[in-house]
Amino acid sequence: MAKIKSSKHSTRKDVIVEQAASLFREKGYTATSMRDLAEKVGVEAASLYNHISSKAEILQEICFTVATEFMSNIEQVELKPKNSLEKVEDILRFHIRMMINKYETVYVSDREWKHLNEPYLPNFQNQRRAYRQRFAAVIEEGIRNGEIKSIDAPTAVLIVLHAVSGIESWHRSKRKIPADQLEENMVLMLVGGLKK
Amino acid sequence: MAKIKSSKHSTRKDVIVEQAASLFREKGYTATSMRDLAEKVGVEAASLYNHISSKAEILQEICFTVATEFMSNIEQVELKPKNSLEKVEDILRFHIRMMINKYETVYVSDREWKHLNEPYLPNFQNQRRAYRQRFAAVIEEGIRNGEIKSIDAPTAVLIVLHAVSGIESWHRSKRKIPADQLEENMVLMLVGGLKK
DNA sequence: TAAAAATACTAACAACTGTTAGGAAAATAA
DNA sequence: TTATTTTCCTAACAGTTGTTAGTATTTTTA
Repeated sequence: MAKIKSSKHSTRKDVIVEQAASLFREKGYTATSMRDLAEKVGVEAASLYNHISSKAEILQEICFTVATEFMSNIEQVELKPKNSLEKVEDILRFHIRMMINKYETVYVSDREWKHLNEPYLPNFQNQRRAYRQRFAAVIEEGIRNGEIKSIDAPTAVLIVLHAVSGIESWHRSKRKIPADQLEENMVLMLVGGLKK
Repeated sequence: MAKIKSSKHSTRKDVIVEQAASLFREKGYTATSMRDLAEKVGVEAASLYNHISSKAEILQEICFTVATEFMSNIEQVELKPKNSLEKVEDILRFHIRMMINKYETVYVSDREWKHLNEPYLPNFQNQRRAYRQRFAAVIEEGIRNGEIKSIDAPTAVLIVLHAVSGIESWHRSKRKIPADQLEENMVLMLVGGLKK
């Protein structure tokens, strides 16, 4: 009967995780029931368990996929032959584009990770902390270089990361400015706020 | 028997709402059960209903108290004989201090309002939108004055508001810089990012 | 101290939660 | 086509949810 659609490049599991991300973003992880998800996917709740092992697993999938993507990006940026402020801008732009293009997953990873179970929760928190420290290190380098104004680097990281998450409001707003303008405005204000 | 503590200036209801805010902040509204709350308050779940009418009412209380506080602040700031950038700074500092001192309530209002019921949800959204528009108007005035760089005002508002919500990470972090330094750093970066 | 009001308790409800068992139907492989 | 594997279904489970009813106990008022 009603069968989950799947193409060559997205397994049934992928479809479930994607729809789950959409619901988790909209209602939150806890407020989303497996029956909600099943309905969205077009299937009975029990059928989901042929493709995933638990609700928790879906959240893990979302959070760690996103975390890995950000981590591998910052590693690449660190290696570039650019000065620090340019690196900061590159990282920032990556965040903005991720938040624009992979809105649901990135947002869920950011807001719902608290509901991860052991041992995934501490694991995720470690990755998160490590990422922020690397980001802060780039900023500190820029301060030493004299490119970036003297500022508490962890605070600057916190500002940038949270500011970007505001793109959620942009997505939900009726009259949106174009995505590329959003990006330029954010870079203008945030990089501008760091520049000496 | 075990009775809810209450002083002259905080009713039993206030105590419940305050503890609820703490739990909602920690675990989220949906993931917090009335039995969790009862335990924290030191009472059986049913007893809570002598003071509140529903779980939903607690969230309403939190969200609208905070919203009103911000709204009345911006009204005062608008009347001050200051230039636009100074007004922006005043509003920003108020947000920062609220987020530092009334952490739990402000954070919950910001993150959990989606779980408000009709007719409170649309009501809250309207207040929120109105607030942001007033904030944006101050920025636009500053752009016309030539005090603030040419930027999309709604985007700037979005950046500022979300950046401030990052103070949650500051609260949870082990080695915090002092609150006043946090404030100065945030102002330095965000107002700096707006200044022409 | 007695009466009234406020606050607590226990017990229970219906609805909903994530998940499993077992079997039917559909898709794929032989 | 037939055999096998994949996917779906219905039914049910044990636990949790917010909330109410009815009653006992404590606090406040008179």
